[in-house]
This record gives sequence, structure tokens and C-alpha cells, in this order.
Amino acid sequence: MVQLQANEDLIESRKRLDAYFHFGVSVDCVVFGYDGENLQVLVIQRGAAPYLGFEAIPGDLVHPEEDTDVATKRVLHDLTGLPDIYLEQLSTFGAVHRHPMGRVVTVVYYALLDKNLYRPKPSSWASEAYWKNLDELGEMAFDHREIIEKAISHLRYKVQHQPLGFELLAEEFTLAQLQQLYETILNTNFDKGNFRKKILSMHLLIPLEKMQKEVRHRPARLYRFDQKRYHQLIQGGFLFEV
Amino acid sequence: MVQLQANEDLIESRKRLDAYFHFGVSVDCVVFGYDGENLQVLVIQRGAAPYLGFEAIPGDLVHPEEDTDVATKRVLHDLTGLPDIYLEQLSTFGAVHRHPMGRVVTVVYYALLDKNLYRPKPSSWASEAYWKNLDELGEMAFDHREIIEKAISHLRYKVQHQPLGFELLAEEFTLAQLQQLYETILNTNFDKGNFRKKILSMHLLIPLEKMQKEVRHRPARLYRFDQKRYHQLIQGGFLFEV
DNA sequence: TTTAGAAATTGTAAAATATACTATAACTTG
DNA sequence: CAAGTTATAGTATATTTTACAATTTCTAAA
Repeated sequence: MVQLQANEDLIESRKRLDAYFHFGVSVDCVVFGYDGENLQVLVIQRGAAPYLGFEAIPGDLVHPEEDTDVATKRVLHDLTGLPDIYLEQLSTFGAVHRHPMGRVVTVVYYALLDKNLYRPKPSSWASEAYWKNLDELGEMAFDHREIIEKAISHLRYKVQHQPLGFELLAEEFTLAQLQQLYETILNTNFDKGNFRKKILSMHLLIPLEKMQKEVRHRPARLYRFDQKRYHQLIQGGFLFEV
Repeated sequence: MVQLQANEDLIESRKRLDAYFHFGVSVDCVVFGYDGENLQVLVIQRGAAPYLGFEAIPGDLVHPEEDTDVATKRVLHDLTGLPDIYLEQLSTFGAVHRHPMGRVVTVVYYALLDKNLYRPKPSSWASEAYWKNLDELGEMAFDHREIIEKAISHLRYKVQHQPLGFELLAEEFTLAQLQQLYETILNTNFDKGNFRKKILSMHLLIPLEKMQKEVRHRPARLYRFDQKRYHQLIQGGFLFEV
């Protein structure tokens, strides 16, 4: 095995490279929610420079001694009060002048969640935190508009090949609710009977002995997504497809 | 529209945040090649500290005034002589101690190419540049081993839903070559006749009036991938599936 | 109590695809 | 020309998808 160079050499090299070590790194979170009708994204209003007063997605600089994955959860919690939810990395944006205060490369994560489970509360330098329909987005801070667009197209693609959608629904849901969600995300229509058959044939849903309540028509059966089964199936080469 | 804060305020904020601006950002490239039998990855041997003498994937620090996308092409060219090929961003690795010389967050890109078209030549601080079979990888510099693993599983996934594989073959190829490639990447076997029918039924291949040469048996027809047709089809909601 | 309305759920026949083979064609080399 | 090797075409069956139609089950109004 090859030896690492002695420590003094490293320090020497590092001095030569000092000009390269003036980047900031930030994390930004695109958090998707769903209100039963529209796909939404969590935005904050900035109470600090730059872009004071602008809408933005939750994000902030990474601490010098902090993994980016860890920073994401801290930042999201600090700004919006959301707890430790599952975030997946989307992409990194590294254009030179994307941040007015210096060179900042941002690592973008995204998450999907059931709106009814969490209520965002602004804190730290976020003066507001609320949900916004995708088609009502206006100008935003930095390149956040572009970031959201990329997250949406990623979501559209991914939702067809992986059972992501369930994270946007309550734990117990009807097939019609699931179908409505897919129709919203993918902007299409499915045949009711065929959608049902397709989804049920995957055996990824556990039918419950409970029915929908408070509807003015025949109530539908409630289902729950079978996470464990899904992981078993993909082990065996199963491909999810809507 | 909200006004940006005055410039002096920004400078003041920046001073408070200076501790956050000591990151380095690097780019790393996982370049896949295919020799007709094995899937391979382009590695260099490091001729500079740290990890002097170790194998690594081509990568280096991003310049202060350089987009990450641009840096990738520069770095790959500087180290291996490869020209401006198409690279796609894979993921970003941001663990605190992944680089011994300081905090370096790396943005990883990957590319697929036909080995016969380009011959890597080491330069700059790369003392060697060569192809290596995936199953012959040993210890590598930094977290590059982990990076390659992630790139492989990404490739395996992606190749099933997008016609990526063609970039690993010569421009003109036979159906058997294409099948062999898919079998290698996905580590399965397809029925010859059925694979042929499936692929041809997508109408993504242009049959040429040319035949394979220099084989000791009946020569096969050559095909070319129809990039234009593919883009038309996905516009209309077409889903590629092997 | 009955009935209309609204979905949920089930069923079905035809069309399209996938699968497992078989048969034949076209080339090279001895 | 025969043997070897792979390409290509074909086919019959099983499976899945699709486009509907029919039936069930609830609420709310009559």
C-alpha cells in the first residue's frame, strides 16, 4: 500500500492552494406537499440580506464541521420547524454568480410529506413559512425558481418508477385519492378500474378493515402502503411502474 | 418587487459569515467505457499529494471564478486528454473529513463513451490514465471507491429507463452487440429473438445497408441509434424500457 | 320508506405484448 | 461442398393492457 505524504508537505500544498478555499457551501430543500388537489412546495420569506423579503426555499450555509446531509436537517428545522424527515439529494447548483455575497455552491435536497402531519412555523431569519401551489410561484431569491423547476421534473420522472407518491398522502388512503394524486403529478387521467387493478396487482397495499368517513356517497376502503413488502420485491428485481 | 439591500450591508454580513467561506469545491468524473465484454471505468494514478500514487477517478478543485459544469470538462481534459464529452451530474459528496487537506465538497459527474473513439493520455499531475474493469478495482484515493459504487448502481437503474447504453457502443453496432452490452450492465440474459423484437419495435434504431465485417460466420446488419426519433417519442410520453 | 345521485367495486371481451421455442438463411473455414 | 456458427424470421401460447359495462353501497333528498 502506498504511504500518505507527511503532514508538513500537506500544509505546504495547502498554502499553495489557499485561493481555492474560499467557497461557501449551502443546502437548500424543496419540500413537496399535497392538499388533495394541488401539488405544493414549502417556501419561506427571507428576513435577512441578501434578497430580504423575497420568497425562497429553506436553505442556509453549511457549518465548517458539518456533513451536508446533517446540515440539511438542521437548516430545515431551524427555518420551518419541520422535524427530521427523509430528504433525498437532487442536484448541486454551482454557477459562479448565483449568490451575491460570494461564491456559494448549493446542494439541493427534496422531500415529500403529508401536509396534515406537520405545520411549518417560521423561525430564525425566516419571517414566514407557508405552502404555495406550484402554478402560483413568482419571482424568488437566488436561482430558487430554477431549482424548483428541476425538482418538479425530477419528481414527475421518479414517481413513475418508484412508489414515492405515498409519502404525500396520509398513512391511510383510498384508491381514488391515490389516483387523484398521480393524475395531479403526471397531469393525465387514468381509467378508474384499470388503475385499481394495476395498483392492487402489485400487492404493495394492505387493505384495511376501515372505510372512509364523512363522504356523501358510498365510502371507499382505506389502504396502507406496505413499505416492507416493497423492499422485498425490489430485492427480487421487481420494477414499479404506474 | 423587493429591493436588494445596499452593498455596504452585504459586506458587513459577509464579514460575520467569513468562517463559512473556507470550503473547497472539487469535481470528479466517473467515465464508463465498454470493451465489448466488460464494463470499465477510467482511472488515473495520482502524481501529487495527498494520496500520492493511489488510483483515483479524474477530479480536481474548482477555480474561484469557474462554473462547476465548466470545471468538469477542464479537469477531465487536463488529466486525461479527453475532449468535451457529455457529462451528467450524479451526486455531491459532502462528508466533513473526506479530504485530508481541508473541507472539500465534491460534485460528481459521470459519462459513458465508446472506448475506441478516445485514447486517454495522462497529463498535469496524473501520472497514469487507463481503463479498469469494474471487478478489478482496489483501494482508491479519498472516497472514490464509494463514488464509483454509487455511479454503477445509478447506471444500472438508469439504463433500464433511458437509452443510455448506445453511448458505450460504436456509432454503428449489431443487435447482438447491443444485447451483450445490456446483459453485461444488468447482469442477466435475454432471449435473442425476443430482445431483437423488443428493441426493433421501439423504432429507435435505423437499419443501415451495411453489414458487419470480419466475422467467421453470417454477418449481422448494422444499426444506428436514432437520437432525433427518441426525443420526438419522449415528447409524446413514450417510456423506454429494456 | 323510497328514490335519485355519486362513487366504489367487480367483471369481461378484445387487443396488444411477452415468452418460449422452432425453423431457416447466410456467412466462413477446412 | 460440408460443418460450424450466428443472424433472422416465424409461431403458438400465455399474459397483460385496455376500453368499457354492470353492479354494489352508501348519503341525502323526497
